[in-house]
Amino acid sequence: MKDKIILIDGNSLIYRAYYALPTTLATSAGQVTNAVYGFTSMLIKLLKDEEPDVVIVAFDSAAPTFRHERFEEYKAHREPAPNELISQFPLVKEVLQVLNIPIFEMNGFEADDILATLAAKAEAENNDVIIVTGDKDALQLVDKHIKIMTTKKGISDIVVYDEHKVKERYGVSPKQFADYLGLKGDPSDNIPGVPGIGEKTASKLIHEFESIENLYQNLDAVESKRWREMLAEHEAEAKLSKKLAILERDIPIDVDFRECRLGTWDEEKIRDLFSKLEFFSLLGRLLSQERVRKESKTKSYEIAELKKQEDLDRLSSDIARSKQLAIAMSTTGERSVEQEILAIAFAASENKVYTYIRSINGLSIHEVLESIKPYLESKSILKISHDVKKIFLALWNASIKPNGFIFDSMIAAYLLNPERADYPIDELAAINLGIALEKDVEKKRLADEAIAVLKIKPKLEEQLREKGVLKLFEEVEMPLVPVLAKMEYMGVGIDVGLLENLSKEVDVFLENIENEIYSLAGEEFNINSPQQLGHILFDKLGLPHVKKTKTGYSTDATVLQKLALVHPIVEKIIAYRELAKLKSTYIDALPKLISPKTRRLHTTFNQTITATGRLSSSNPNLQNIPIRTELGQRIREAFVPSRRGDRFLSADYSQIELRLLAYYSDEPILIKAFKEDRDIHEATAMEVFGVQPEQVTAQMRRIAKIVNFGVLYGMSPYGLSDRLNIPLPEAKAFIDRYFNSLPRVKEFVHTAIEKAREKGYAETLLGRKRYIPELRSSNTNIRSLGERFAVNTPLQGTAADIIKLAMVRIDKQLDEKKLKTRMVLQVHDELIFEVPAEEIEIASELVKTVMENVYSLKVGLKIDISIGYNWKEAK
DNA sequence: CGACTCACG
DNA sequence: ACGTACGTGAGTCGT
Repeated sequence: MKDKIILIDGNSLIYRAYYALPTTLATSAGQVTNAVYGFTSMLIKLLKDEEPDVVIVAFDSAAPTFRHERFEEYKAHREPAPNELISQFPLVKEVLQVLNIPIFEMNGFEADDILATLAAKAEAENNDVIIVTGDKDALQLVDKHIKIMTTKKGISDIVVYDEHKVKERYGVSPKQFADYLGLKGDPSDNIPGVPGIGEKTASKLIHEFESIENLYQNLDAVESKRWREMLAEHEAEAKLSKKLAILERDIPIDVDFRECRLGTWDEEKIRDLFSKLEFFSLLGRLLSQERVRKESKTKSYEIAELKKQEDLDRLSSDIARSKQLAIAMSTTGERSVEQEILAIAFAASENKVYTYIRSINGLSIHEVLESIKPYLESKSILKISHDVKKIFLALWNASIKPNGFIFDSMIAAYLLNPERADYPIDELAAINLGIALEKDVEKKRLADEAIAVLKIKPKLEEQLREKGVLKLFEEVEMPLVPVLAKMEYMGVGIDVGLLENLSKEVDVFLENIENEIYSLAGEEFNINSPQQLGHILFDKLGLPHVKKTKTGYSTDATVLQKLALVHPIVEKIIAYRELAKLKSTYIDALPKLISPKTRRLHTTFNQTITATGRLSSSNPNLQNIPIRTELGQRIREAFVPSRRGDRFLSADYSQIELRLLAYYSDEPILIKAFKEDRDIHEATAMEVFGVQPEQVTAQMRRIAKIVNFGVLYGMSPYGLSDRLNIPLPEAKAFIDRYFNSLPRVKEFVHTAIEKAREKGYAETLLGRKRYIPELRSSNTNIRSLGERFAVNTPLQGTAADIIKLAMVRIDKQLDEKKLKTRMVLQVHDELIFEVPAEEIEIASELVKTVMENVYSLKVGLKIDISIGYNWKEAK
């Protein structure tokens, strides 16, 4: 029987992957995994796309090969592989082992020769062969039933060579390929070839003369005198090179391809290994393959469609009995307020799921929800889901007031490793349960998801407990979910008319500046294009270049600032940039995002994005509304409470991260300054410059401020010299001076790094963890990056913990006191409320008290509150 | 889709 | 020799 056989050159692929992918790909424990990742990813793709019957991977042997014996220069100039690559070979072999893919290695032979021999045998037995390698020498093996798959660049750009393709690309047949290499040489293997003869000439000569031997017998027939001489002079090299290039097709290997066929997989082992490597998405991809699905047992639960009242009754009694309910939902709608349920699945137990799809089932969604409303609203029925906030929003839209949602698997996964880009339930299910979720059929997909979250809860809970983040999960993150949902749902008011007028006003300014810029430049160009702008400034006007980017000249704000005095066009460009940015990003963009339903702006607060524990905001991002410039202020005027007469109340933590620095470092100077409620940057300046308060100049304070913030970010001399625009040695000296004045801060920086290195993660006051594999990198830059994470994360992360806790408590109190005040925005250290006039006093007091007392620090927490009719005034 | 730039804390 | 301040999201350009 004819099999499809894939033969892989392990060494070649691992090298490719290692150099194509960043070495920052590593496990939390610091093991670099980029090559294993790339290799495994490619392997999974092959299994899926090619559906082979047999896969075999060959590796080079550690011992010298016959090629070394014949030619001592062979591969002589090759750099030794870095340790970070070497350490990945055993891991790749582990991956192959758990997938039951045979590995071939032979003393004295290279992977290439093993592949050549296996390919020859396989073809002789009438099988189809694909050889996967990055090395070109393998092209000599191409035959009717043997193809070569190779990567062009990186690992994703793939070419498959058959006989025709080899001819087309190299101008010679596969059988002539060794001859071709013999002439051309192969620098990567240090095969000399004939000097002066490159790709083009080699191809031409072999095409004409068929082989190296024939070429030398008819050397006189070679047209070019130069080539004739070169060939004559290097005959020995050419012939040796050919020999080196020829792959051995009959090395002594015993193989029975039938015994090598892909077998069943031990999912448990695969899961363990992929967990160890932290290949979450790869595991998902692997387990969702058709091959696995075919072999896996049929679903172990029953699906019941909700079609009649009796079905609903049965569901109700199941919920009442089990007291728990997992929910999976698919929704439609752009914004939070517009979420509508398309389909829903309920699982009260692991062996039965009830599904409802709006467009199919007989009942209306309203009937379904009405029927189980009591359970959705009951605090004693424990609800479990993935992305609970979305469910809250959808249920509110359906007039249900959900309660008792105690477990969100998305948030649990985030707390277990906040560095990941996303937390798809498919991957969580693959990794924790070894289940592949259905992808295509919606009913089955949602049913699978409901079962998965139900089953996954105890597993994730256990991991949260082990890592010491269960309390944070239960007392901060989960209670925060409905608070955020409420803020999104409430939205914030926008005065559209004001923005429209502003837009026209800015247009006039922009047009004037544009024309001034064109006339100063002597031509029209796209000012928004950094490339074109760079051309004008540096090529045409000949301004000095300060900084470059990967692709050309940098034209960013710091560069323009430095050039402002050199040429009058620069200040115009600075002004243009500000206006154009604010207009396109805010003035014109915000009105478009207003919900037609509520006429308000509804952001999305993302709870699982940042590595430090902060929230993020998107669609629109309301955490980066301008404030610094005049025009920015005018944009803030357009943010207004939606109810006439209400005010905006803004409450922000004063210098929270520096207070946390004082707390963590226990530095008496900082603590004293904060306790006395002094200007912290001025106090720092006094200390560092050794002067009295009245002697602190604006300049000194400015510098102290930059350095204070520098510490929060894990300051380096380079960064500081850049920021302060002073030479490196001065920056170094200044840091020393700073640390001498505030020795405990120096100690804090040191301990923070040391602790993170020992534990493998940085930690906040409430126990939030961020893994920092960068600390174990052999690359200094990456390691330094890790050190800055280690310093910054406890500060930024603890500030995030604190304000989140405050939000939960404020929301609770507003609710208990039945106040109409509504929390609408959070901007990292600031909370914004819409407050009815009659509640101003009580709300201010409540907010301030909760925020200040939410966590007890030696230095205390200070809140600034201000109130106004719009966001600009409330500041 | 990546690079660049820039808005915020 | 090298060269980054920490954390985000969005608009624009150009391949």
